Amino acid sequence: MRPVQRTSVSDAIIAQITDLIERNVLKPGDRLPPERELCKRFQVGRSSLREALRSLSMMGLLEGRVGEGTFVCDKGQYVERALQWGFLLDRKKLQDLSETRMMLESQNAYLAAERATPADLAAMADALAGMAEGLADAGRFLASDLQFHLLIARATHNSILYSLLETTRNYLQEWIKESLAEPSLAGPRAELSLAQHRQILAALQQRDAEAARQAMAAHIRSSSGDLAEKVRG
Amino acid sequence: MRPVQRTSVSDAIIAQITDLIERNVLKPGDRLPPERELCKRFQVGRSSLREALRSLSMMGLLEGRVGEGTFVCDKGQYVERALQWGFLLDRKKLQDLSETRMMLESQNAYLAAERATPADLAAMADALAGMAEGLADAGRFLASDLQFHLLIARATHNSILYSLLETTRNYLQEWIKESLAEPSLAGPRAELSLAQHRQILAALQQRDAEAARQAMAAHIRSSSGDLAEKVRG
DNA sequence: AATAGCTAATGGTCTGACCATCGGCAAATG
DNA sequence: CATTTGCCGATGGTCAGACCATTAGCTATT
Repeated sequence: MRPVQRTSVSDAIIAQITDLIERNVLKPGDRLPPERELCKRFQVGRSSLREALRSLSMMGLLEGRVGEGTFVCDKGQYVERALQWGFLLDRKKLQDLSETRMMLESQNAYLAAERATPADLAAMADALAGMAEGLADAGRFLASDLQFHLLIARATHNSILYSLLETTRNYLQEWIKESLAEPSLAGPRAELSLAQHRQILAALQQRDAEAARQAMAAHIRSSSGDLAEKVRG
Repeated sequence: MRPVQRTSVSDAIIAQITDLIERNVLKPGDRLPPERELCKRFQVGRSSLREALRSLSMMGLLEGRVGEGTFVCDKGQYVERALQWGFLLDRKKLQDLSETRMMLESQNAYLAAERATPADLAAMADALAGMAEGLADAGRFLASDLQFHLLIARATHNSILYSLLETTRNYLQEWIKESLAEPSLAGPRAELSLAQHRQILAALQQRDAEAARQAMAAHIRSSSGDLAEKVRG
């Protein structure tokens, strides 16, 4: 004797639709039949069908638009979302998070030095110019700063690494903002930060991966110093 | 003017419940109030509530048992469910994930060399012994292999890095398993892998962080070589 | 030709009902 | 007294029908 297979209706629907997407019968951008018709085809109630569709949307496979229909997502962001959920559960440790960010940023710089396209580098230069113009405007400075780092991650052309850094930064952003808000240090720190960013970009432009990594690591270390103090305080 | 915030009822419920779990108000194993009472508390219909609960179950955060109630899962089961979507990875994503894993593993080895306790190292030695004993048993060999890598991640004493590597490995495990199943290469590859693991452990024991990183990087490179071939084929 | 208004289709939500299953309790049984 | 049996309420799972908000596309007015 063995435990009998207990299958739920929603799970069966999820399995079928997932299978269709996997076999490319349903291609990204395709529109599914209306819910009420799917109910007839699957021979199920609308509740069960909707629970299945909702779960698939949550996985990033489908997307429902009111008045239009339900569509297959073009790029499956399921892995990224899953990793983000993993993050969510033990995000309490700011120190661990900061360390993870350090690792991601420096390694991304390394990879970006090898892979950045001219367009990537140009965008970074733009962000750097934005930082320079925003020396007096903390909000704009911070925005350009963030953009610069994300552009580096984008230049790795690795969607997972980009997503991870994005998530990490999002969690740390509040503390970074507070740390930059210190009026006494704002001016000198911003200029130091700007200089470090220029150094990073220079390394990227020269395709010197190791230099890029080390420049980024030095930047994070110096800029997260008082971040660490803030945490302890 | 900017697009107005269009929030769905289910999403709001999902946000509230995930928040409760994050803040540890709802602990793993806890039982939620019955659905019909949750409807009253949230002031929503049961359809919307159930769609939210279903999505949370899909994420692995909740588990519904007929006749008993809905319970908060512990984090382990979350990863298992995420694994179910593993086969949806496309080529590019697999490549990115593999690269991310490479980065996590080597950097974890670096940190572990600095932080591993004697107990950590002893556990790794045990896992290594398990690999040696399992040279003829692919299943056991793979299990010990995985355990060794997770022990290294554990030895960083950084829960986020551990969690990330755990998730990454789980996604890749199916492919790793296939890759190891090649009968013609299984024997020599396993022995090579074992030797590389010994090298890594030696570096860790000597607290040589840079050597540990490079040994790990070399190991991943050589062991994921045919993984890459499999992806292209 | 452009715009405003109308209509049908669609996803989103709510309600009430019924079913299958589980836990616990009480009665029947030895 | 200990064990088993049968029953009952609670609960998640499913279904059917209804209403609402939004959207696209058509139509008639300007």
